[in-house]
Amino acid sequence: MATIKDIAKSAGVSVTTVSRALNGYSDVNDKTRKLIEDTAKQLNYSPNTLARSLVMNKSQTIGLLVSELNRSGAKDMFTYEVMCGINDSASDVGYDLILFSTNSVMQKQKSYTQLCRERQVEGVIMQGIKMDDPYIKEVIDSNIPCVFVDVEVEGKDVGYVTTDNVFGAQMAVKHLINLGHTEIAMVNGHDQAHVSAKRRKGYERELTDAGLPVRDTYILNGEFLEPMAEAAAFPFLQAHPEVTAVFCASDLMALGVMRAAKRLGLRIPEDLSIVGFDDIVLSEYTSPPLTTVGQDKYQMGYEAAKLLTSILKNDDPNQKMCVLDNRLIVRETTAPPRK
Amino acid sequence: MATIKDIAKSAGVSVTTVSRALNGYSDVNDKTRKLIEDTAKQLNYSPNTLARSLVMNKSQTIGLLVSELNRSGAKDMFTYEVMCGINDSASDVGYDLILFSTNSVMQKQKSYTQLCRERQVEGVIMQGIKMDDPYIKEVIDSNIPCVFVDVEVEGKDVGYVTTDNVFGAQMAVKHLINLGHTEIAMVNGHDQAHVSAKRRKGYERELTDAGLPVRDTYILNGEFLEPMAEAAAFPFLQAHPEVTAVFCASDLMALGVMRAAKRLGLRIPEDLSIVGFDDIVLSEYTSPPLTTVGQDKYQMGYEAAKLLTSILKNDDPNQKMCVLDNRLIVRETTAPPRK
DNA sequence: TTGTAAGCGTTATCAA
DNA sequence: TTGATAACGCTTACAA
Repeated sequence: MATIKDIAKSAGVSVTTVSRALNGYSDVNDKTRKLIEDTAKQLNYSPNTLARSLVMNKSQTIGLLVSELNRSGAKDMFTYEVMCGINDSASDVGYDLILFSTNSVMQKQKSYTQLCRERQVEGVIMQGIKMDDPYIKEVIDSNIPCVFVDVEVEGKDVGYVTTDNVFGAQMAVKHLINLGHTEIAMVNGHDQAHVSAKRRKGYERELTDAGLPVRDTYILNGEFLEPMAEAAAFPFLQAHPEVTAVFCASDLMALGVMRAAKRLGLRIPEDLSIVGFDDIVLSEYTSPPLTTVGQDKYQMGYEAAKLLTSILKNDDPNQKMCVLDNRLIVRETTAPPRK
Repeated sequence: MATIKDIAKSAGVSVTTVSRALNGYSDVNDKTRKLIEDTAKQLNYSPNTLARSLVMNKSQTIGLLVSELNRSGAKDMFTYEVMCGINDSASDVGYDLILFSTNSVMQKQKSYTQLCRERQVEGVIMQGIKMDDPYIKEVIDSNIPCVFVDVEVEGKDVGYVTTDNVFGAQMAVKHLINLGHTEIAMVNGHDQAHVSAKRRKGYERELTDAGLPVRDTYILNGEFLEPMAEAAAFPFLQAHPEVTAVFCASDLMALGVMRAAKRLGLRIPEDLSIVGFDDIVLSEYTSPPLTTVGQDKYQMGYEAAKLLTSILKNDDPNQKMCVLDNRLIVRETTAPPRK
């Protein structure tokens, strides 16, 4: 592998000149530059970013920390789509992405800060992380710039990207109320997710605004998992025939509720209306197709990387968060209640 | 950020000793080691892998080159699941992953070799790349170890992981023949995919083995895309009512054919049997659920990274490829033909 | 068992 | 406009 030394020797100039010529500095003679560029090409030179990063103390790398990057994520594609957005945005501004995957085992061995500093990443994007994850505290304490996806944490050089979860939930519930439903249950995700609290808040607020009672017994825990949602919904729906609609905090859980309803012989949407959240790819393909609150996952990723790079450049010190819109997508799992 | 120099100074020893102590060399006094480890902890030291890589000329990094890492991949989840496998396998052996995403624009600016050398990756895994992609030739020419997913290329330090596509296709077609079908069409992917040729070969071989004719007009091109498959299948099925079964080279294309069939008023599987390939998440959720040839995508990724690291360690110079099994998953899109 | 010194491939400071 | 030289944080002969 050719280095600038080789070029310098071959071109008969000093390494300093080579470095400056190749980096486009103005204080180098056109003829010299031409000569250097030619020999560089001839020697098939590529710069060594490791060495450059070392001396400049800038790695042009963003760490991507995905908690439990694993197959279970395959179903909702959330992680993947966000990642695509991050990737596009990062490469737009010349950053490379390094993938840290962590699980609780590794986490015990290596702290967040260690992970980042070892690889000298300039900043990190964290995704799929639970509110009680020890990494979060570390991030606040460390001074490594970081952007969270769907966790509302703020601090010096720490920001987040999310969608308006309260509003999204309100839209979903309002849609059901407008159809005439009054007995509306909710299947929520686990408490360790920021979005759970938000979506519940939207659910409760909308009920209250419509003058409907909020009943704790109507709120089930589906852990964001399809089978857990099914397991929770089955006995509930059996015990509560008065319930005509269910709002689910994720599409995956909505699938579980659909399964439970089918096992109980309930027709969707005639006997039971269901609304999900996320608009995962699957939701278009279920039968019937799922009404849901759509989030632009790609854009979330794109904005996350954009926010991080702007923090890195210290563009706008006040811009520490990004709340995107979401929208109601009415498909075929919702209809007026049967009376 | 503390460096070994800081530790050396603070502990009153030389940097050499610090380096050796921290790296577990045996030729260092237990007491000294203890002292060094303590001060390292106290100073909250993390090693700088950049510096280490530079001097050792080993980056402990694998490049992940995904052609067009984008939203269109969201539907089949193929890329994502393979990535999960790669990630797990790589972290098992202490490698980090750096994500190169390329599109044809960037590719013009930067060659494969440049990309790799700049970031000093030790090896690369290439995924989603077409047979006519210029990067492939570059790989062969460069001497950077590389493993392809689903492209059968071999060379010095170059290998691949795939599943037995010919056999998979044969299973699919045999299943249809066993059900009693004789007029079996195929919707294939584009010619730039290695797997297209293989799956076609399996299709033709199985027909021939069963004494059935192979008709070129029965082989359509769906470009691996759902809408293209639908567009190709619609007029074909209309013009060929004698066809009672279709084998598709991907599940996504099978979805397209199902759409076309529905538009033509054909019932699945009564009027038309359909078999896909891949076993994507969606295939379980279509109505009816899709019969398909399942590939373990996670395992493909896992084996790819394992193969690459074994090439890097020069474990077994003859082990340059890995062909995994696939299996027929019979769901509800296949049935005996109506007579 | 420990330390000195050179070197990895860059960039940056300063003087020429 | 150019070139010595030091520095980035680390590993590794080699010497002590």
